Amino acid sequence: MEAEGLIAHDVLAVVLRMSPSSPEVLLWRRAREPHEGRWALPGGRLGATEDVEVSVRRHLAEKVDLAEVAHVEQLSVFSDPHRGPAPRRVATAFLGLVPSDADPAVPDDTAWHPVDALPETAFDHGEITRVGLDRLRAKLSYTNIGFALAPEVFSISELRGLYTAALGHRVSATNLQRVLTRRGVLVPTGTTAAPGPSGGRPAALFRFSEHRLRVTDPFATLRPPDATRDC
Amino acid sequence: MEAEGLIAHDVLAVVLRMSPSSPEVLLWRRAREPHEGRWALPGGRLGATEDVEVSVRRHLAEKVDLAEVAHVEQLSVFSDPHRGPAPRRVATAFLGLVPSDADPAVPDDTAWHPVDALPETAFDHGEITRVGLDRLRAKLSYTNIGFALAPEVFSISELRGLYTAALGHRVSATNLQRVLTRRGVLVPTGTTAAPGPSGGRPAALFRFSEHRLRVTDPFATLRPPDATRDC
DNA sequence: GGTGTTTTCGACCAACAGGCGAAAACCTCG
DNA sequence: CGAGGTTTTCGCCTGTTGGTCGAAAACACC
Repeated sequence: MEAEGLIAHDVLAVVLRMSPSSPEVLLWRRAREPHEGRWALPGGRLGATEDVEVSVRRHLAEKVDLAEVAHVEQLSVFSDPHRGPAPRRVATAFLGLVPSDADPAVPDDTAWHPVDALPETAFDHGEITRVGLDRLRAKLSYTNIGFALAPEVFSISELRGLYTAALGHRVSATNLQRVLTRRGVLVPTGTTAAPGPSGGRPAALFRFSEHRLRVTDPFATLRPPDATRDC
Repeated sequence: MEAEGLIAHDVLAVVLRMSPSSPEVLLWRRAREPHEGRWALPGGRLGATEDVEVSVRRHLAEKVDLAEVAHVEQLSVFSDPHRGPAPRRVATAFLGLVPSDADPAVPDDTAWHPVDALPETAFDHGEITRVGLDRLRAKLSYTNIGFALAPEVFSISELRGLYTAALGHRVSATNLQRVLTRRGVLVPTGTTAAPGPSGGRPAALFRFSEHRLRVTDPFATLRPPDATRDC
């Protein structure tokens, strides 16, 4: 039992990346008990002088180059007393996103796994991964979070592929471009990409106007009356 | 310093209720150091055999009748090492909502305070309250969370008052009714209320179709293609 | 029955998302 | 150099939603 109610606090990160066809999560293979050999999310103990946001970045840096992680946000607390073998652990989970063009070096024990075919995971890490993907899917529709999945510059087709992989259903390129440009999150660079090997019209290249999460509020109904589009 | 990284974990609850004109939060006056005399959110230590959801309900029950709290959801983790005097504390904050017609009995040290005129609060509880109100405001526009603010049955005018108080700006009764009924969250009871003392047409009474939180998804853009309105 | 008050409902308008097909811009091959 | 194939882009149409306004409905009081 925990002395005087003191509890070990962990931080965990669901780091997602869109492979051409499906989302992948970064997992590492545990070398020690408990759950030796199972795959686990990056993370570790909360340190005495750091908050959870700082802590998760510190632990993440051991598994992946932090510069490649374009966005990190808090997900939820997992505290079921039976979420793992004793001693009891409470974890604050985060969502991290890596752009599709980044292929950061990872340690030998670490690898990307498609989220729809997860191996046996340690603790409740499979469930936590699911929560992370759900959060990403929700935010794709009402925020500019796509910036964290896409390369610096990209064509609409590439972006459509990323959205399709993340959402798990077809996405119309026409509609995607229109929605994102109307919200002002997408800006044309003026340049075009070289056509593919089988020809075709060269694709115009775009970039995200902002690389920090912003809610593109038309999702907010029941707006204030006059409303000259405040944020 | 925490032995071996073990840390005290607290749960806190931002319990909100809409007074006729403005949102109020439930606070209690601390009788002991630290921060003796300041106003604090309900909460306390996470127990050894409970998860945070169970724990926050247990602590909440000491300050207010749990049957009156219509909705509870996790907000965020607050873990700044300097969020309060030593020893270090990490807190999982929750949002709780009490319907406007409920006036639960509270202990002598506990009272409702308008959130736009908070007294001096303990720790970072003022900031946490702000986060709770922001969450409520966001969810009012794309969920049925109003059920947790309203009485069992109510008129559109009453509901408009609640939304106005929560959002801090005028809300059109016409639009409110249309949006909520179209989403299927509002259903007419068939009954009408007695007119007020100064006359007027008697108001039709409504109830929420569901008393559990549900996302009323038209907020989700980039829907699946065929989409015969799944949930 | 008239006046005042409150609620309700219909109509209009603007913004937005989704879909379709034609046109544009490129390739390769004959 | 023109024809056919490929990919992207753009314009148009449609249905839905949110916001607003004003008229009509339903009541109390005088």
